[in-house]
Amino acid sequence: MQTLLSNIKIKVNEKIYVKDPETSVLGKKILQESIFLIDEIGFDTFTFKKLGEKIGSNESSIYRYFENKHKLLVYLCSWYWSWIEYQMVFKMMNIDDPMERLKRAITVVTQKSEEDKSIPHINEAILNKIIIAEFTKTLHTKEIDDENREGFFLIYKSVINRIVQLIIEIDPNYQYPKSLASSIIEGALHQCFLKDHLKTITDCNEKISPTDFYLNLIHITLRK
Amino acid sequence: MQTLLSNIKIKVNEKIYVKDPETSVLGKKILQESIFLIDEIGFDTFTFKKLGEKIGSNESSIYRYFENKHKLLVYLCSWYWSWIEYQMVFKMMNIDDPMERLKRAITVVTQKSEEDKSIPHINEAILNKIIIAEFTKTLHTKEIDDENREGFFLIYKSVINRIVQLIIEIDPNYQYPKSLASSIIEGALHQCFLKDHLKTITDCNEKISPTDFYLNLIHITLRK
DNA sequence: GCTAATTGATAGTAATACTATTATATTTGC
DNA sequence: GCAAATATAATAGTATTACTATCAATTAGC
Repeated sequence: MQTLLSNIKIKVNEKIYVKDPETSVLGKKILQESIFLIDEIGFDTFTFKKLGEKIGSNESSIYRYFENKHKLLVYLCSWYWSWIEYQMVFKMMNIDDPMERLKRAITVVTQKSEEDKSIPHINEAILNKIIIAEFTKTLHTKEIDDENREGFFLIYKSVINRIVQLIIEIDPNYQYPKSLASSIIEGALHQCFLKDHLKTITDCNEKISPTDFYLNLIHITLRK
Repeated sequence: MQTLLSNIKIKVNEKIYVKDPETSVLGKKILQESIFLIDEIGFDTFTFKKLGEKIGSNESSIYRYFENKHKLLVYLCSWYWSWIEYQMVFKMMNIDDPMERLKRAITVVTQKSEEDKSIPHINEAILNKIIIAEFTKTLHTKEIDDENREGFFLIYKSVINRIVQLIIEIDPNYQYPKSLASSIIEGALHQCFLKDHLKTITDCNEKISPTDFYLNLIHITLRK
């Protein structure tokens, strides 16, 4: 992927971490290696002890950055959605036609991510795999309402709201813009998951992508 | 809900359990109380020890029915989808028009479940809440491919395939029947979740239901 | 070069996720 | 109605998880 801006730093809600991992070498190492380790062994069996061993660092040092592994996952997801939003904005820049803008936005959120070499400690392609496999777990907890109140999911909701605005602009009479937008984003991740694991209940494969399915869906749904 | 048949027993894949919980009093108690306890404290903090205390039984006795709590959840979900399939078949019976059949099928899978008094040890309304909150966790594990091969998700896939068949019958030229069907089922659960926890990114509320959204969506998508 | 902050090492606790063993009920088969 | 078979309960034990606390060693900032 080509670099868009060389010195951006993606900001994540301060309440998610104890100490900002972007401010130190160890912090960045935690981000970088946790992505590889979660992808490798899955979030359920991932522990700070295993991560500590992998980065040659102490378990207790990791606790100084994140309260627990759930918060670390929330951080990674929040970072991801922020990065997606940033790409959406760039891809839509200078495009006036709202349908074309929507198509570009949907393409960004439904497509496989490529690595952005300008951010060396985050492998976006693997992070994308983690989002497909694990993002849903950040929402499905008993703490969802508290965490939502704290603003943990603001960026995710902001990405959805950008799509909502485009849908409204294209068809102000369409009755379900929010549900359509949120179901596209969640559904795109789900179709990617099915493509890899439950192939019989999706049309997506090497030739047909979730992007194709959703571009077709919005075309049909919002045609006048 | 009215009783459809008085002596049905919903069959669940034998590989999911160690001993069939439907064959004993304790087994049924495990099913009954696990539904209440998972709803109450959430699947993540649910343990067999806590369940044992709740039913006045020993932790080790529960292990004789289920290898671990994940398998118990898979069992409950499998039971749920089987029950949904059974209701779908009944609601579509003697209806010939494929669009009307599809509407009824979608209504069954997207609607809140009511309690079926004929099955006393399963509270379907609460089980429905568990499915909304926890079903996704049965799929998102590192063991998904093995468990899929073992047939753990056959009933879920069968429910989706019934919808796929109806879509194909209505519009044989529609290119993405499987993706549409799987995204409706997953999406309906997701919209229910958003309605309760992330209200700003859904149109669903007390007046508008996920059923309304999805009936509208298939109407638009499959109109000729 | 001194001080403050960060990290590492070690230890410890309570809970989780089991397994194994043995004792005690309960059921069933005849 | 009794013995045998089966199911359940009680207890104990292990390895791992998910932390917290303390203190020593290292590094960074000025």
